[in-house]
Amino acid sequence: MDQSLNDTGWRGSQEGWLEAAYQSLLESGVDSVKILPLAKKLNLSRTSFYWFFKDREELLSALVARWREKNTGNIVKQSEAYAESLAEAMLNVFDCWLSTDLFDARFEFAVRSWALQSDELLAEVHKADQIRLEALKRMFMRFGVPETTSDVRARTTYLVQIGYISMQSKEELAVRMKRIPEYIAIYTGEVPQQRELDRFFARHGYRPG
Amino acid sequence: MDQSLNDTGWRGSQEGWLEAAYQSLLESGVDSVKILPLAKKLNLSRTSFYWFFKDREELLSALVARWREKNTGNIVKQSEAYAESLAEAMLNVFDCWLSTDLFDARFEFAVRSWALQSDELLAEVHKADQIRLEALKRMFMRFGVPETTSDVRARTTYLVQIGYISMQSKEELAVRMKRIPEYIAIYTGEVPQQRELDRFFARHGYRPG
DNA sequence: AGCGCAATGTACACAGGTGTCAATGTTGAA
DNA sequence: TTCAACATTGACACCTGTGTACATTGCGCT
Repeated sequence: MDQSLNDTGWRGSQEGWLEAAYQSLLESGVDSVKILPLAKKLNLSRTSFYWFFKDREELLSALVARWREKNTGNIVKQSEAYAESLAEAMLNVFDCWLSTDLFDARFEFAVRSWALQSDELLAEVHKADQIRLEALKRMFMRFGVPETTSDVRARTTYLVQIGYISMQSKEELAVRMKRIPEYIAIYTGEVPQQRELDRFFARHGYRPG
Repeated sequence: MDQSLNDTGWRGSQEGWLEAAYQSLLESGVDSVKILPLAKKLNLSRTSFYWFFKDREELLSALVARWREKNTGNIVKQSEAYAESLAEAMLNVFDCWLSTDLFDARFEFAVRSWALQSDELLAEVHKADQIRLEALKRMFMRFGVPETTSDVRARTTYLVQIGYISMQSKEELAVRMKRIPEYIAIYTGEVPQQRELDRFFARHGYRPG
C-alpha cells in the first residue's frame, strides 16, 4: 500500500482511517464501515484506531462532514455561474454530473442509503435537497421562467440526476454525452447552440464523432 | 398484535416472518433484517425461525422475490395501457407513482440501497431498470416520437421518479398533484386536456381546489 | 385418551464486532 | 541521552448475532 499521506513517519493517521472508511462506505454501505475490517485493510491493529477517534460514531460523523462539504456547495456554485442563455446555464450545472471533483455521485448515493437507518442523517439530506433545488429554481427564474414552471423544471433537473445516481449504472462518457442536447432541450425548452455544446464537450475532454 | 395471518392456530408462519422482515427492510435497510430482532418484534423465540426458513439467506431471497413480483410488472403494464393521447398515456404511468398497489416506492429504495452491498442484487436491479426504460420508450414511440427523443424522454420520466423515491420525502397528495400538469408538459411536450386530468385526479381520490 | 406432528423453547458453541487498559515502541527536540 | 508526545499493540470483558441439537408444548385426529 502507499504511504502518501504519511509525512510523520507513523503508519496511521486520522486521514488514513477516514479515507479507508470512505472507500468502504462507497463500496458496500455504512454497515461495512467497521473498525476491525478497516484495520485489516490498513494492516494496523484494530485498537490503534482509538488513538485518532473517540469511537465509531466519531468516524461516521467525520464521513458525513466530508459529504456535506464536498457535494452541497458545488451545485449551488454552478447554478449561479455566469451564462448568456438558459441552455448555457444548464450546461454549467451539468458539469457537476460529469466531474467527480464537483459532485461525488457514489458518495451521494451511499449517504442517501445510509439515511434509511438514521433519522438524523435523513434530516440533513433533506436540507441538502432543499438548498440545491432552490438554487436551481433561482437559475430558471433568472432567465424569466415563471415560478411554478421554474419549480417543476428545477425538480426535473435535480431528480433525474439523483435517479441516475440511484441506478448505479456505469455508462461510457460518449453514451452520456449523446443524450446531453436532448436533456437540455427537455429541461430548458430551448435547443443549445452548437458553440455552447462544443465548449461543454471540450471542458470534459470529449470529442464528438 | 393481530393474528390475521393465522388460520392454523400456530403463532408464527412463513408469511409472518417475511412480513416482519419486509417492515424492517423498509424502515432501516437490509442490515437491520436480523433474526434476533425480528423474533423480539414477533414475540417468538429466535430459533423457531429455522422451522420456516433454512437460514437468513433464504429469508433475504424471499424478500427479493417479493420485490421483483410487485414492482417490475406494473410499470410495463401501465405504459402499455390504452390511451388516446401521449399525455393520457403518461398519466397512466403516473398511476404507479401515486398508488402503493402498483409500485412500492419505499420497497424500491430499500432494495436499491441493498444492491450497494450485493453485486448479484445489483445485476437484478439493472435488469429491472432496463425492462422499465424500454417499456416507457416504446410508449413514446407508439405516439410517433422519434427514437432518440423517446429514449431520453423515457429516461427523464423514469429517473425523476427514481430520484423522487431516493429523496424519501413525504409530501401531501395536493402538493404533488399541483405539479402533475407541468410534469406532463415537460415529459411529453404536450399539455394535458382538462378532462384527462380530471379523470386522473378522480382515480386517485383528489379534488382540486 | 393418546398419538403424531407442527411449532416453539432452552442450551450450547461459535463468530465477529466494540471499547478499555496497561504496556510498549518510535521520534524529534531539549 | 533522556524525555515527552505520538503511535501501536495484545489481552480482557462484553455484546449481538448465527446456527444446531435436543427437549417440550399444544392442536387435531382417530
